Amino acid sequence: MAYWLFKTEPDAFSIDDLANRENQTEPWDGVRNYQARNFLRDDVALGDRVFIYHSSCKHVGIAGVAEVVKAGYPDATQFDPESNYYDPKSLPESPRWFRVDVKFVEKFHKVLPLAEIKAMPAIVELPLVKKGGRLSIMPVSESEWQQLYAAAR
DNA sequence: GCCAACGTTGGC
DNA sequence: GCCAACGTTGGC
Repeated sequence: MAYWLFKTEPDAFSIDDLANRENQTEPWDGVRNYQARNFLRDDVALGDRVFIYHSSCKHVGIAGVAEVVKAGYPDATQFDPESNYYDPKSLPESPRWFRVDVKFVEKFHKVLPLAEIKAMPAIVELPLVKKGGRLSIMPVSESEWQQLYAAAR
């Protein structure tokens, strides 16, 4: 089992929205970055655990945990002209963008703030805290996961 | 709202 | 294939 961190803007989709889906699965779609796409297509696997990170909001940080319930498959929004994520250059026979399905596992009582994550000596390799830090889907090592999880609870 | 970082586009 | 222009991300 591997570990990941997915970013989301809570104004659009938050950990609470995910929690409100009860036991339903949720497609994690709209990812339009090639590096993130490669992770979704090739590496994110059934049963993997995912930190849900809230970005571009008042309390940026890790808000909870989700579980991957379906591995990478083509993101249908790329073929939908009505969608904000429509990509006219992507063809159904060779889809450019992928998504996975997740389900809610846990919401932390308090968001683990980015500032605290940056202050943790063990968290220096995570793309989130490296310069730029714009990657929206990133791998988390087991030791990073354990330290972040412990700090969040 | 500002602005730095950085990915993408497109002319050549 | 280079690289300047442009658009987007995302913390602050």
